[in-house]
Amino acid sequence: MIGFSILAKTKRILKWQRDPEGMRLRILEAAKQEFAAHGIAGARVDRIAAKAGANKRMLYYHVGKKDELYLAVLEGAYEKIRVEERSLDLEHLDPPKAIARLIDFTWNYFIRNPEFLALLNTENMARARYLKRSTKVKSMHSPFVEMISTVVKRGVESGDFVVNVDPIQLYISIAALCFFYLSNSATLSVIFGRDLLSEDARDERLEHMIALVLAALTGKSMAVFGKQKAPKLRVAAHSGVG
Amino acid sequence: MIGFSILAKTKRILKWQRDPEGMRLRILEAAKQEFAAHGIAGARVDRIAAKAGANKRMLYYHVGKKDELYLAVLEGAYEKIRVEERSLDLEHLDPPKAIARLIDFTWNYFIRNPEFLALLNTENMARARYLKRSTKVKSMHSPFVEMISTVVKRGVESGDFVVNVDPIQLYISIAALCFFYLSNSATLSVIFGRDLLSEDARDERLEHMIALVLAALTGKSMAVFGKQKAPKLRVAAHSGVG
DNA sequence: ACAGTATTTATCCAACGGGTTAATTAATAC
DNA sequence: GTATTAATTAACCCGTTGGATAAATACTGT
Repeated sequence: MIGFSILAKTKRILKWQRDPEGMRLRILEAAKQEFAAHGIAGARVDRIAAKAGANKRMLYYHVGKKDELYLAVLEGAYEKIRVEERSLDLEHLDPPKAIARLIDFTWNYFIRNPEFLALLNTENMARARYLKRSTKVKSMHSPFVEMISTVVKRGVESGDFVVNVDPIQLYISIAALCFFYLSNSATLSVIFGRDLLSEDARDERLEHMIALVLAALTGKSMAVFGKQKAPKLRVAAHSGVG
Repeated sequence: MIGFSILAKTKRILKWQRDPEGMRLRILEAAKQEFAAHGIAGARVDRIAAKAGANKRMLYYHVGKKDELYLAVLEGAYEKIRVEERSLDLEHLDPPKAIARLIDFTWNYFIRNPEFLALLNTENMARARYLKRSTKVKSMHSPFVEMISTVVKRGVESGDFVVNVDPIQLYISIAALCFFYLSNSATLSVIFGRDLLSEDARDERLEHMIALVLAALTGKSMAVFGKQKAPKLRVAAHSGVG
């Protein structure tokens, strides 16, 4: 690496330095951006190299060919979200708050990691061909299903929840509400003729989703939902805003 | 066109016939399949030609270059769903039934037209670059927002609905619940280790979605939702099953 | 200081893929 | 029947792109 665009005469200074781990990380990061932005077929190996400040040969040396690069990126993406998911503690919250927090986390994670959405879409267009091949990802179970399961159980027992929903269905539904809105915001914004990613629009959406799910679970709906803008009920957004 | 793989000696029979309109349709259909399966960058012009039983030159003659081919496909896809949407009559149904029917339609349309989902994903990966360019699509408004608006109004007046939800948010949420499940079924199936597209799984999902939304709107949730399999409540599936 | 290895650079190339050009043939009009 | 136009075929062009090969340079241990 080391992009000395300024020519330094001294041989000593011109010389590049070694940094295998750093290089590998930069390559994977660049690849993530590239695959997320262009999909597998649209991704360009040369662009990845350029973005990583590396020579193209480095990709093959440190990771592998295009396929393998993509798989590494995909696995990294799953790894990352699983780690963050595990850090979410819903046990000590009362059931409605726990669900709200779950939605809030999912929403903000997606907002903070738009490449993750793109990668999932790409992988689904490939009919999960790479995911199937990856024992690594298959072994990384999301803790959310289990978390939801216990929260729902507690909610039913305490009388907070009036229904006994299948945790997997609920998990998918929450992901769906967040994912679709963000993943399809480009086309939806055109169709509706307004910016769905503005701060206000996003706040409104989060409110709507929480109200919708909680209303369904508790039976007690807050009179009007999704329309007005109440004071932000930021339910413990996660650390970084990256 | 006319793929005589069998060699017919007679000159008369060997000769190709003209069929501009048919050719154009076959090209667009082939292109739809190709773009849906591989995205824009992954699509191969030669494959489209082959699938259409045409010469590559025909694509350029009848439609245009790759870009234009894609845009034509996208516009066709929107046109098609808008037409079907308009054929849906929710006016004479009582509000809960109307919402259920709306969900049912959306769900089944997506199942019958998987390419539509793929095209939308592709277009969103392109940040709606083509949609923005298309005055055609932008002029084709979905009647659903208006329909939902009146249904919700009626529901609130009749007392069926206890909340006054923003119709656009509800529209997006319903689309989200259906879209995400189907669009991401490949990866979700791997993650959960079971086939989410089996007949049973699909029925279960439809039930869950309807129960979820209606519970939120009416405040009256059916005791257990999403878990058991009640007798199919097929709410007037649309004609073809694609 | 030097040998050996790990990392990085500098070129190269064969296949692919989108798009074009020119020739051929069917329908249509006269 | 013949000229004209519309549709279709066949062949080619050329920039792009993934991947490979070989050479150079920085570290490491001795």
